[in-house]
Amino acid sequence: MPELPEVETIVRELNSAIRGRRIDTVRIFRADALGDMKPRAFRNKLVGHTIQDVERRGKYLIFNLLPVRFMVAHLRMTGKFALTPAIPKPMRHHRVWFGLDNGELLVFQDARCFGTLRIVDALEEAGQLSRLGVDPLTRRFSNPWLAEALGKSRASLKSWLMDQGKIAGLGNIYAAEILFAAQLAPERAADSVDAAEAVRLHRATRKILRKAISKNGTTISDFARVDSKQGEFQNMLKVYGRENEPCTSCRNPIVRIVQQQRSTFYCPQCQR
DNA sequence: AGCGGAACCTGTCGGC
DNA sequence: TGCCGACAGGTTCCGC
Repeated sequence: MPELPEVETIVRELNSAIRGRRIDTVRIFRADALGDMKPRAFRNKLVGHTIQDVERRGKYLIFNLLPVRFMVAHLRMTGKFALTPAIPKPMRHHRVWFGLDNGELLVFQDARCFGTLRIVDALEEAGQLSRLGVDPLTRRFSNPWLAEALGKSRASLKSWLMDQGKIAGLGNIYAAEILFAAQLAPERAADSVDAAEAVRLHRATRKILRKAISKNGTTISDFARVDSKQGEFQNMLKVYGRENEPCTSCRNPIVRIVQQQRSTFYCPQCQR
């Protein structure tokens, strides 16, 4: 489901809603997300801990707990966190209930069961995090860094942008929208991008992500915010999901191709 | 290095 | 209406 702007939206909403809440109960309805950890161990590691705050790294959510401990969550395609008043029975896709000390329930739900919840005592134990590249909203994501990093890879621009080990947080929707904004073709090799084009890509990345966050992300089929309101960025998509529709800039039809088994949408006229 | 393919599991939608 | 294949915003294997 979510890419960086959606995860950022969820993190912000969680912070305003559950910061300082203590986890009193944990109920597990389906344990797929827990990996090797047994449900009982998972529960015992959380109960009695207070949620200090929630942060984002790439597309991962990190719940910082006290006494010190971390729950590292990845929503994959369909994972969601929702906050509700206490309810008697789990809904269809509810996987884990976290009962909070104010009587509310933090619900982890996930139709496809791809999402993951890992508990570690130190973040270094969460190997996935150490493999993440630069977060595009931090100062490390600079023009010179981008130009140099692109020059070291012959991957297509689309794959390069989606490689979490390079830039952390972009997925299929935003990679497409960023390339359209930068007027670069998705099949272009990363190391074919010149200095001026790298500047365009850098600007476009920042611009699209900031805009999407300000719109609370993109709701297409199943992204839901914590409060179940929808994002608004889907109304601003220029190429994603718009095969055969006229390009907003040149009116020629948007084309869909497949790269790395994923759909890529772009305008062959505007993107070179 | 980087790509294609498959796998994880479920739901939805379009075509026949 | 029913069945079947394609597709879905992600990640991580494996093999070439």
